[in-house]
Amino acid sequence: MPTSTRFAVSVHILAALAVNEGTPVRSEDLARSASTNSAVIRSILCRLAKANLTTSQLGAGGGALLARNADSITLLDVYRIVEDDEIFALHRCAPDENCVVGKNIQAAMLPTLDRARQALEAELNAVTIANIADTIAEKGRFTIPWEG
Amino acid sequence: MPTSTRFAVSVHILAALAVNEGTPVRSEDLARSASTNSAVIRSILCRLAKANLTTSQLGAGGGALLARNADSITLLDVYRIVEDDEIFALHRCAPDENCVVGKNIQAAMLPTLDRARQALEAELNAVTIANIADTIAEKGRFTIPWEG
DNA sequence: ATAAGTGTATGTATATTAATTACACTCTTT
DNA sequence: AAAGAGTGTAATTAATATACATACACTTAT
Repeated sequence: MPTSTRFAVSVHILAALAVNEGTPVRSEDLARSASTNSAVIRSILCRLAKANLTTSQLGAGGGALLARNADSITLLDVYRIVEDDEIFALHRCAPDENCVVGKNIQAAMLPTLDRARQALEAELNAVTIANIADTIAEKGRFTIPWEG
Repeated sequence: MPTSTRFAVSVHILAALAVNEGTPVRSEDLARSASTNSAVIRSILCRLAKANLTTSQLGAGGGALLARNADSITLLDVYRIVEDDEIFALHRCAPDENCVVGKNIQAAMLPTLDRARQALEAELNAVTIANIADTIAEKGRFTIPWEG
């Protein structure tokens, strides 16, 4: 099963807020940039706000803002906030306790699955929204406008 | 979104075949052990067989068998065979090319996502079906029958 | 006071998984 | 040779999650 696109969209949102340092960005503009619907953006912003990564200014001229420094937000923070499920799913129903394999398979796998998850998380933890925003700015710097 | 249970069930199947060294195991018995349906087991066995991890003996007394040494099969092999999707999903629709963020966000994220995936895969690659089968046997050895 | 924009709810389409049933084909056993 | 066992595969169904879309009340700036 695929993982949701929420993680990618969330990083997109936060990077956009970092790039627009200080000025509020409307959910509609974020939606256009991420090729999705403003309700989807607002739903994600809701989660990010509850986790104190963003705030929103209501009313005219309002929009979303970073609530923290971009270099204090790691991709792991984002991943944990918006991704609901474990990376590895186990059996839907508990295996047969009366079978040696069924009784012990999950405990036998767990240490490996944990190490794998931790290794993945360590990489996500090493990169911040500021890093992503910088990379975007750097790449943008070399875009030649008249070629697209 | 959750990943499928196919991976866990596949490891379960292969570990069971390793434990039952040499004697064919019916899909129905595997299904009971894994608390699922025999058609689900056969569907997974079909994939494993196509990848030359297992073979099947038709007819009476038949069942599934390992086609390779259990210590030559890593969890990463299994993961790649039965898990269809990438760990990280990107935007469902391509982001807006006319926006600096939209144009560069995916390229900016990719190196990190790649490193994270590789770190996860390295851990899965370090453990074999033989390791899992050994752990199961070890745990089973200390099961006290009259207490469960 | 008005318009802008968020926060939230609701309904819908789509996709994937897994459960279930069914059946033809192959092989072993007798 | 016949019968039964078991696989390989397809089709159907139910459950679940995502993302899209629309709508509306509430809050804030102008």
